[in-house]
Amino acid sequence: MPVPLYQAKADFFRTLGHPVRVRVLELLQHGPLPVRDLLAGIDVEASNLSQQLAVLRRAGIVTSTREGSTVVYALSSNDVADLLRAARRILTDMIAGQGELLAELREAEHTRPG
Amino acid sequence: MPVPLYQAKADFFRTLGHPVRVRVLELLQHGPLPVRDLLAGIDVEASNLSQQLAVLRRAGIVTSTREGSTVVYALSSNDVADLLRAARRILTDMIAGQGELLAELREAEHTRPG
DNA sequence: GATGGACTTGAAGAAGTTTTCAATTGGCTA
DNA sequence: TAGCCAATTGAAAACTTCTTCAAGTCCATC
Repeated sequence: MPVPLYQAKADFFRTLGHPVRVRVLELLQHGPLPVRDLLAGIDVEASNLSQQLAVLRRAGIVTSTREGSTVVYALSSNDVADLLRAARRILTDMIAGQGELLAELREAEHTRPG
Repeated sequence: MPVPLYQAKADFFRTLGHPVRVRVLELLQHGPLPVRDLLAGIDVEASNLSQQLAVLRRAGIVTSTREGSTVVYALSSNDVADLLRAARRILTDMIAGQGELLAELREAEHTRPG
């Protein structure tokens, strides 16, 4: 019996639910990078980054290969970029929606009932 | 100063990172539903479902409207369906990748080096 | 205005995640 | 092979989220 798909999805989303991990995936969208470069692009301690990379590796979302004395990370699936794009669209929508709500509220101040 | 986008994305993914919440979004993909119907489609206590619905509401991912004595939930953005589709693609890829890995391992048993 | 059904809330303990730091591994070069 | 740099690991403390249960609100109907 396989893990139900909604459970697998939940685990997957939970894995993405950390700012450092999202940042790593954004940086890897354009191609593989050594840890050194990830470290340069994210404001975090090396050991903390390693912990977060381990979470992504265990989930199978990224792969790592040693090249001499450095380690290079890459996305396991190119679809990760699609997912991040979809997330951006939703967040943009939601923020726009909040903007409208705010505008309505402001308007209500001028046209209050009573 | 806005919340950085990667932080907003992480919060958003964390919000999706629970099996009941994923199931709710899947059920709402085809249109709004009353709590009663969500409850019928998810194996969870009413009060637990309410807690999870509250998480989705606070995050702005769903909206609720009271209709008489029942409460109806709906997705705030239609893009949520795209996101779930992208997640399904990635998971399918990853499982297929694992299948290949497994096949390679099995093959290695027959052609072992030495 | 009392009763019942539908849903939500508050709060407390259990369970899980994150951060941090010291210790460790692997590879390169003197 | 000693020393160094890059990255990882293990473990404990701090923090967050999840589950559960009792109590609460809101509406409809009697």
